Amino acid sequence: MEDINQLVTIRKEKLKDLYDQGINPYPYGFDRTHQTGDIKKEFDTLEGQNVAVAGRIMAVRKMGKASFCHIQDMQGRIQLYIARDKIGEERYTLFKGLDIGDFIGVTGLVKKTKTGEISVFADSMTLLSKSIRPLPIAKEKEEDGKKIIYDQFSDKELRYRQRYVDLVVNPHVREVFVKRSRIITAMRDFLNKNDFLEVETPVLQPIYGGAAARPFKTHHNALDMTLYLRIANELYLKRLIVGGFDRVYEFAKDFRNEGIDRFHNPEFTQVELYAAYKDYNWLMDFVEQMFNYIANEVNGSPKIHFNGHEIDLTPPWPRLPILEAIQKYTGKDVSSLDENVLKKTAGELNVEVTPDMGVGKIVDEIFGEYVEPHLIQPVFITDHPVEMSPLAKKHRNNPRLVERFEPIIGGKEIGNAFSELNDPIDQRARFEAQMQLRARGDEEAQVLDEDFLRAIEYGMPPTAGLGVGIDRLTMLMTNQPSIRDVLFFPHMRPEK
RNA sequence: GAGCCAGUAGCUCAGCUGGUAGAGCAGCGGCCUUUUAAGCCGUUGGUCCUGGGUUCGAAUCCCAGCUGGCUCACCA
Repeated sequence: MEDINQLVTIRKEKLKDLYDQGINPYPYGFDRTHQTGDIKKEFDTLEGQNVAVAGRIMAVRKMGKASFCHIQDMQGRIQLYIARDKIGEERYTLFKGLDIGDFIGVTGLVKKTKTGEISVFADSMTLLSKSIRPLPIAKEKEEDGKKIIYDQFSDKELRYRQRYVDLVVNPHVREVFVKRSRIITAMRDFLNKNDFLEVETPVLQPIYGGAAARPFKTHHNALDMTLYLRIANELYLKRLIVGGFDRVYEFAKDFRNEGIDRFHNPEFTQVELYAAYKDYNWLMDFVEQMFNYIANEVNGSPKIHFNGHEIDLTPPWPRLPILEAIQKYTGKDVSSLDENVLKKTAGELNVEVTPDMGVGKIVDEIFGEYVEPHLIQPVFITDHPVEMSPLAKKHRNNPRLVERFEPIIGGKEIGNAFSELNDPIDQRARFEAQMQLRARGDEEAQVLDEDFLRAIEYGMPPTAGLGVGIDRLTMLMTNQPSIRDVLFFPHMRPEK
């Protein structure tokens, strides 16, 4: 690619000048003693002390014989005062040739400037890395306590494609991803404290299963066989329950070959966990506690702000069977689960129904249209029709339902759980029903997994299982409107 | 897949009902030892998304396309 960019050309010339002066613009390291945030936090003890800091130059105010600049590290920014008489003429000339985006290391005294800003007054300065491509640098001004940002790097496409730039110049973006990491850490802590074992299972699977979705297909050359990228890890984790690991979980990258929108990315992260000897009632208690724990760890409060709502995750959350929920929000009684009644009801509600849709699907449509958007505060929607849930155990009081729940927060389901089906005869029948759907053209119907059936034929204890979408949970906890805002590198079309 | 919106300098944008392309910031040169959107003086920089059409003349109007964003649909 020809570089028509004059700015890059100029910087490359600067690089050459540096080499000519015997300066290595890419040295091997720098011994820093403090990060920027620590200096600000511990200013009272550090004032007048010598420190060494390093970071990227983000703003600069140059004057004839002294300059100010801000450098940025992982914790934030700090101002440096660079005076010619302090660091020497040669170094000062070097500094004046530097650009926003360059990395430097500085040693010096911690002091406040006349205007009260904590700063490092440099007595030495080292160039740590020369940047040859200009950053789209934003400038900020505070006015009446409000931050006005100029020339913000805001083009969404560029932000997603060049996330490295986004992270450098948009500090709030970094916070989202720090929180994402904390959410996962908190969840892992909570699970470990509750005797769960973190495990890993195959991403490349000869038979995909555990969810209703189309897979990505690939090929293993040496074995000359088709493999699928997993759409879920459910069936493998349950094999481990069979094997005697009573509590397991995995943070899994799953892959689904489907559309992309603000709730869906082709690869996404899901935690699945399984607990032997427990049912879905126990698991609802557990989920409430876990979410409450995470919110407290990450945000310091069980209350979160999402999309203009304040949402309180404090347990207990209401539990509402899906059929009752539909009755409550539409006034229609669909508890008969009669297909004709359901189709008529859907018609009255202007919910589009196609001939191939069964009972479960129609219920799901009505629910999605009339109920789900209203469920802002956390609620467990329970006891779905059996047709939609081939891996869930039948409800102890009603064989047309399963013991399943979905935690719904902010008008969106962010998980799915059930009392796991461990009856091998029933499981085989459910798979066969799915295969019939598949034969009729439902590409998302689940595939019969003979090895999984063999496993549970050996016997699987009663088990409760849960999947939680980490991306959606992060959206919720960080108040982000799109999955692309909680993925470092969301899927994009090829560039150009 | 449908609707709406957008594409002009490295970034953020202006450019009306057609008259030969602008600002701020960044960059470059100069001045400047407490600045913080530092300031002052000077200055470089453009396939106006692409291709057609209308016109004496198109960034601007028309048509087609490309790319992207948002919304809806699809999608656990």
